Amino acid sequence: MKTVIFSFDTVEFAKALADETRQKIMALCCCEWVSVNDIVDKLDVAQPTVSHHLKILKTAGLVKSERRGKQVMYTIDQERLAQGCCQVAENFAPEQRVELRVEVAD
Amino acid sequence: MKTVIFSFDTVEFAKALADETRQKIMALCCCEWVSVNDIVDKLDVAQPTVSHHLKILKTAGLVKSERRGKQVMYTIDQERLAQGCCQVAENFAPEQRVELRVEVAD
DNA sequence: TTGACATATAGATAAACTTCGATTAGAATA
DNA sequence: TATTCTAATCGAAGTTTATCTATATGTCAA
Repeated sequence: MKTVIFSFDTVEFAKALADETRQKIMALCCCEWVSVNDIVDKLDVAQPTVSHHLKILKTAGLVKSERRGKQVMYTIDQERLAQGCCQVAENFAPEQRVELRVEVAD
Repeated sequence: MKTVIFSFDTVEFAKALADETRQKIMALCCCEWVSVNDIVDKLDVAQPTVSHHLKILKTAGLVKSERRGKQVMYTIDQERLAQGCCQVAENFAPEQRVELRVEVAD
């Protein structure tokens, strides 16, 4: 019997990652919450384009969002992203040992 | 000072992964060497399509190839694939600890 | 409730991508 | 060398994707 801890569509995962603008957006909302306008200000793309990319990232589970007043804040779902990376490695490089190390209480 | 052990274009990496047919091909040539025809026989796609995808995977460094007589054999470059996964995790989920464990002689 | 601000959606266009059939190129064999 | 087998390249068709402008939706403040 095999216990599956998380399930991941690795094609959708890779497609979400597979765009330069999206990776720039991800870099901006990594480790902090940023608004859509924050991203628009820092990248040379129109606001609807940013919203479009955020939707793709959200659907793929790579970012989380939260409304704060008028703004909607986004940040990377790092746990899920790390799981996706591990799953890809497990699927296609099982002889390598890519692992997600987790802190465990005593 | 920061020592970079390997460099990786994570956009090219993700793009190479971002197709269902390519992931099927990768699953087939994971842990073994397979010819182009082996892949064509197992998937429902034409031979030129398989060659096309193999070229993309090769360019991205995700597969290695080797001619054996009339055939060209392909297999996944697992080390490079694992490195790509780790790099993506490092870039976008630095607070998680995705690591490539390596065996070291005493 | 009206106006201003922030974000999402709709629709259009252009570029990129996947796929195929036809053909070419490379390698072994008769 | 001619033939056969295997894989790569070419060119076209259809689909998907990224991007924009215009517009709609949602939220707060006056």
